[in-house]
Amino acid sequence: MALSERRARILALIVEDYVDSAQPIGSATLVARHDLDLSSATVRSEMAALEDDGLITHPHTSAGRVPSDRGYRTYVGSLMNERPLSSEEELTILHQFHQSVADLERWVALSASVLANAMRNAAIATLPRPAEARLRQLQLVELTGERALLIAVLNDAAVRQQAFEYADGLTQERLTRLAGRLNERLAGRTADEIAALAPTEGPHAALEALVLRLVAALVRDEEDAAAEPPVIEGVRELLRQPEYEGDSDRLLDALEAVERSRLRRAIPDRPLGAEDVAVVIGDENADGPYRDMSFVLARYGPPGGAGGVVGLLGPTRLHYPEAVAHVRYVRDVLTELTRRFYGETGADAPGEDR
Amino acid sequence: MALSERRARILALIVEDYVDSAQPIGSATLVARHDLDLSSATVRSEMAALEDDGLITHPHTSAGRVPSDRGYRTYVGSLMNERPLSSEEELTILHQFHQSVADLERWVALSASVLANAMRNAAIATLPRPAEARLRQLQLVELTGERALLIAVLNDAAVRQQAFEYADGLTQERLTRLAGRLNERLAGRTADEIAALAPTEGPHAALEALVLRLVAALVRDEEDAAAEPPVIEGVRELLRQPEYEGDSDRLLDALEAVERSRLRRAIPDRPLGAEDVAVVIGDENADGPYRDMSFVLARYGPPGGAGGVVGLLGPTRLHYPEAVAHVRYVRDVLTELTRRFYGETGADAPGEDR
DNA sequence: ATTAGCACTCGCGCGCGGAGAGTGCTAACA
DNA sequence: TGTTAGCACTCTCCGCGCGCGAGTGCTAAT
Repeated sequence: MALSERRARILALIVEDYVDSAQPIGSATLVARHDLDLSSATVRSEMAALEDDGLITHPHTSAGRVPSDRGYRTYVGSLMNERPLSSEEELTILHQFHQSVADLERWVALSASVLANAMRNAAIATLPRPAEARLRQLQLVELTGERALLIAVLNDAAVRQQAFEYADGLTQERLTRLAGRLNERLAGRTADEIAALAPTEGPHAALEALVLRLVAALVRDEEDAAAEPPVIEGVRELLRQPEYEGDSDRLLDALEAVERSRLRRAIPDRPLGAEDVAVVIGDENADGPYRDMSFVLARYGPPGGAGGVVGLLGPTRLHYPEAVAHVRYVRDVLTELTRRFYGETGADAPGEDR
Repeated sequence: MALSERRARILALIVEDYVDSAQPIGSATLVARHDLDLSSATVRSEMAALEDDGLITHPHTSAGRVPSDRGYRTYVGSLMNERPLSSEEELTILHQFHQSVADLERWVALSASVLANAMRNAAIATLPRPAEARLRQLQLVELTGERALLIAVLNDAAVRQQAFEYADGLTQERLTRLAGRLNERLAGRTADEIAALAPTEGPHAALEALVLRLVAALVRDEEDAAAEPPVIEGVRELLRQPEYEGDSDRLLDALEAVERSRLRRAIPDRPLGAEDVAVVIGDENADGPYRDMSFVLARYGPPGGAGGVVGLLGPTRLHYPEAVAHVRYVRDVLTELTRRFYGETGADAPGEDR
């Protein structure tokens, strides 16, 4: 069912006009707006054909045409012209990163914020997760004599903490010594390796076993990409889109969709391998609230190394070419920042004695 | 302008009925619903008087009465019956805390969540801030040879981190030794005290100076209550309130109001000393988006010690007695948890050598 | 001081009708 | 055979008028 060139052109125009105007597109308007060398009648018959193919629809009989999800898919898959960012646009974005403090978490949030502003839609980003989580170093701090804090630094430079109680006389010296001993044994190890270790015999065996269990859990959590929900920015931009105007019900649905815990579950399912930028359109989404929205997502981070996901979330009526270009560029920036943050090696942070 | 008892009673009934129904209250309905020994005409003349006093208004001529902000204020200030929670209600709440892991951050979020659910409105809570931030312990972790991580544990058991770059050969040994030396000098000190220290002379003076600066900044940030925006829960509950039904504009305004960065600025202004539970109604709020909403806030945490704010945010049409009771109870629970978390002393965490 | 009675006001929902946009079909045309 | 002009038809949107009902404010009687 390859589209004739003319038909494809018309579909593309419908998509683009509709994305701009949020109004159903009629045959006459289309001809007028683009100076087509066709009569509106001809366009109408092409439209009828496109509708037979399921690429566009009517809201009702006497309304113009609106792209269907499949229509958007065809457009994104083969019709749209990718539009790389101009160097001004790139500079504007870069500028914002340079203004920010050198902190990965900040950068991730900033990425979402930049995307949201540029596209006037919501944008999401997850914190980077290592491909493989290893302990770098741990520390124990006494809090109250029977309460202490375990702090673990992971190979991705993330710091995780966990308070715990231990009835039997915790002093800082004892904890410091234990931390020292454990650091020698545990540095560079994965959760499974740590979990497999037995505590050394002696008066501190019980405490050591407790700490080992906690450390293993912390390291394991770190690998779990779903542990931390993504940040989301630009919710208000999204909700100001005309699809939600005056429709409180849809607006509340969308609000449900942008809930972080829900996004956490919605995102990692996406097919995000090494491939470039993934676009998930409307009913291609499995989860209900997203079935009339689109994601434009990309994985950032050096290949095989620590990484996360950054991208856009909007109504299916998205400026896909711009969206893809922006997501790609922000992804590249973020990848570069991640790489620099973790050191110059491509893979996990270096310097571990494995 | 002391209200006659009857007039006060009528005001209270209007407030309560309106809070329940979200509908303007007419004189006849009021009489019927409460079996008043008055005719609707009498009630009408009392209503007219209340309106003269600015305690109630009409939306329009032939509609019932609605409490004004001042009306709510009078109600909250002297008319309402405080309704302590039943022990079942208390148990339901306590139960949720016991189900959660023993983590202060989780508890704070849970408090907001519990309040939001109970009152079907939004609820906020800030992480506890110490009255006075002191460094408990710091740690330095090498990341890449010219990049390291500074981790500081504060007296309130908070863990803060900051990555930094230092061109000149960072090794873990060197960092560990430096951390050890600094811990001896810095433990228990405030930001100002740390900032005033000079680095010890020697080959590491530059690095040490850098770390001192970073530590001082971290400790100072910790005292700044505005540093971390409050968590907010129940936004959707709030937006489902009838005031926003079908009114997308107000809904978007409310959405602006619940933005965390905005809340951060809106909250600490509240008069939250030792006093019990503060209620801020409608136009008593300075900031625009909150002028048709009410806060019910309380400070939690042991007196003089680490503490934060927990409370409700809703339309002015709030069940104030229930709201106050719930906020008070959750505050008490959270205070107790905070106290237990930091140790049994009332004030800042103990055990520092000052 | 309270109440019954009553005229009046105003928002809300509903049905109606016309305007406008757009379609689908048909017949003529290149 | 593909394209086009013409045309009837459909459907939404919007403004209008109207009656209903809730509720008020006033007045006069108790």
